[in-house]
Amino acid sequence: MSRPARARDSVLEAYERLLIEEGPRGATMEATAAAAGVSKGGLLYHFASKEALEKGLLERMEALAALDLEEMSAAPEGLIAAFLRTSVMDGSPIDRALIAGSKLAQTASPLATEALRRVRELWAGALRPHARDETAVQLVLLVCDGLYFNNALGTGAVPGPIPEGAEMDALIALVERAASA
Amino acid sequence: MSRPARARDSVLEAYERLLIEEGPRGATMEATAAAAGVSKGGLLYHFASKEALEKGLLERMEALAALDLEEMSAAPEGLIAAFLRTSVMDGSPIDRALIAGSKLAQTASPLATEALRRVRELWAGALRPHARDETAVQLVLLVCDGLYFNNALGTGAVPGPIPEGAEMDALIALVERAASA
DNA sequence: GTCTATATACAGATAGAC
DNA sequence: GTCTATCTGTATATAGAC
Repeated sequence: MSRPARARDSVLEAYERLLIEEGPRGATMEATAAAAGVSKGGLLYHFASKEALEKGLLERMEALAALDLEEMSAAPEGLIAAFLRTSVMDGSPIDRALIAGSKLAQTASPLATEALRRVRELWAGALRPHARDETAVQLVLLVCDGLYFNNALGTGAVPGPIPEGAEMDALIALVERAASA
Repeated sequence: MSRPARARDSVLEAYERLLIEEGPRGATMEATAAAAGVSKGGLLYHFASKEALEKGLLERMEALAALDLEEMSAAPEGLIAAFLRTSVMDGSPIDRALIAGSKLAQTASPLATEALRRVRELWAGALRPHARDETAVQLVLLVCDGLYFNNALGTGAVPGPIPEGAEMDALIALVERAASA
């Protein structure tokens, strides 16, 4: 990850937004360039191919995931609760990056699949000391995955069955009772 | 769902397989026709457009989901266990249909999103009498979603973190302790 | 009902001017 | 570093023969 120019960032942001809102199919290089306010040629100066563009997005996603984990580790509510709560899309950079990465993974992009797997392993390692056993770690991760999955589906369509407010608090309490060390 | 010709079914099966193995991007009409052993024109006789093809797949998915729910309701292990166990891809028709439908949903296809939501509501209704409260219903569904999500990602890539054998039994036991009525 | 041939559109990528 | 213009491949869809 080199120190990027300003345009590079706005291209990545536009690509991410298109992936989330229009899906992989709508997130073409031309549409991305237009959304970022540059020309197709301008985009291709920063990302020489579609694969390079994907790679840029995924690298950013992994960097944000590492940063986010640091923040969560400091949460007073505890790590398991922090994980579940931040699995619901609140528009934070890491949430958006993960949803975009998931969309990408559905195009059978091996790069995206591997990047997501690395993030998952980062999470599993962080959760392990807070969970009572390996099954409990998997339970927390699977519920997180489920929340992300529903977020990814819900975007742009009818409002989803994603828990909010008191519902979310109850879910966190239930998972903690079941999984907490 | 009209009574289809033989070729119609093999086209849907080929489309489903391509969605699972190659992703939405590889599941083109031409590739589908080739995989089904018909010509592009032959395919277009049965499905006049890509949208018609998607609709065919999704209708089949919803029909299979209803059938599968009937079978699960008769499972001696109980409905919650049956739900979790069959959320791991075992190559059954409904599993394959759901994974294909999820892939489709990632292309921002509103048809797919709505079909999946209907299936989820069918499930929620069936689980409700077996779960201790609404939060417990959501827990089971979210873990199922998480398992499906990982299945959908894992296909064609490195083997995923999907629980198997004893791991799966432990997960089922944990979820049942937490959610069972 | 299934085929071949073809029209239309657009994606990804290149070349080279500024 | 950003642009316009253009090439090439391929996806969806149509027309019409068999």
